[in-house]
Amino acid sequence: MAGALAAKRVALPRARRDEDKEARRRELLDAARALFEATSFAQVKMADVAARTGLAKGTVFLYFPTKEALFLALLDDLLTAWFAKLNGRLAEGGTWTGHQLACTVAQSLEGEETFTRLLALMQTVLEQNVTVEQTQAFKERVLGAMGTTAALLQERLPFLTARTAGQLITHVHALVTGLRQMADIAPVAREVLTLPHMAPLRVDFTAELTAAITTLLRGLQAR
Amino acid sequence: MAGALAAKRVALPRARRDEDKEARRRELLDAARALFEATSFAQVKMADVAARTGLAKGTVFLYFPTKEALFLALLDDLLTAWFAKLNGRLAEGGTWTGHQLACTVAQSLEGEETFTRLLALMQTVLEQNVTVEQTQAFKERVLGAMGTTAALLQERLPFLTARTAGQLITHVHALVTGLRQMADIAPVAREVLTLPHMAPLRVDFTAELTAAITTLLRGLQAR
DNA sequence: GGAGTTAAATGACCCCTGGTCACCGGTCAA
DNA sequence: TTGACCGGTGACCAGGGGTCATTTAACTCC
Repeated sequence: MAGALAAKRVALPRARRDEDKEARRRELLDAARALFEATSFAQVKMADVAARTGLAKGTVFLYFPTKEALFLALLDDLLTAWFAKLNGRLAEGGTWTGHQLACTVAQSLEGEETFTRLLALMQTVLEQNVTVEQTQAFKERVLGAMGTTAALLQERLPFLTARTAGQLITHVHALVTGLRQMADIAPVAREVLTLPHMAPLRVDFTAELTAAITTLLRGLQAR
Repeated sequence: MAGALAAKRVALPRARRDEDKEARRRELLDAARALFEATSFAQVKMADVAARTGLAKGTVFLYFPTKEALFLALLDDLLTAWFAKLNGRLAEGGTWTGHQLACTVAQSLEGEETFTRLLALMQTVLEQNVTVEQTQAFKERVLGAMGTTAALLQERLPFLTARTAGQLITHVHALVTGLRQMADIAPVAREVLTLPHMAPLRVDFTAELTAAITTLLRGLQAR
């Protein structure tokens, strides 16, 4: 008679068709995103994600095998969307200055904190508890988008070679990850950084990213 | 009679003098470090740290209030040591080229993976569950070392201003954090990156860091 | 529209790990 | 000798990720 006194409630209609399942998957991703935006990866509980969509905790695990898989899927979506946005902007116009490109990249990341925060968690946290398949699918997508971006970069900035364009992307990725972490700090640290003499440790994500990319490009052009 | 059947064992002599406590603190840090080097932050268990030093789990919490505090203390040590090493090297010689500096910085980080891995965890993980006091003490130390480094940078590279030297440190910090994460990946991801066409996603920490810093400095000089 | 079948959803349960605390006992000053 | 102090202990607790036997909605076929 184990578990015989199960409560009687089925809140939501069952997702039987593939499109319904996909919709439910989306709901879960949206819930995870909203909770993550308000707190942090560690603070988001799978039970909360479930509650927010009106489902039971166990149901979440029907759609995502682990918490990390859920958030990696979220990152996957956000990354695809961001690359599409960036590549769209890179497609316009003829030849650009390095500073123009830096501004374009930095601007494309405005309001994309969720994306960059997750990006910073990718290797450290998200890929720790995930299947090979999901990791590969994710990286395959990154690779594709990166290829397009590299090609567009060479169009806009003729002084870039295939090699330097690829390197640039790597370095910008590193900068985005690193600067996001420095700018997006824990409440305790934020309190400490309020002190006047701590000013040198305060980081403005957009400003620093723009500056760094501009400098990198000037360096590449001066070669 | 709660907990009345406590086992009878006192493995290690008690640390009564301050220096003994300090030594025990060091042992705990060393144990944490060894375990972290073999695995990851999430995989290191406080019980393991205790076992490795021959202490009971509860004892660890007499020395460090939380797991994060333990690792932040470890980072504090490693960071101080690394800055000392770097500043020592920066003190030699007259005027350098940007490439020389880049090589010096990158070389000073060779074999310091533990340091850079922890650095990458700092804002995301370590400062999440730590007292204001510890955070402030840590940042105070960073600030001091950074000041010295900025001054030395301006000596070696005369084209740097106080402002650009500070910015350079920020950008290098971001690059170190970001590149370490990209280079030091989870086993699952490593497996995926073995595939030939994944080559563009493989990152050589030292090589990329050297390249990025060199480019940054060329950009600053070309201003 | 009733019987049978499939599989989505449930939630009690398991387990692991960070963190607590009442108790133990070695040491040393009085 | 003794009693207070305090470092150390480990059983215990809390809470969150993940499992699975069971329930039952929804669809199929007659």
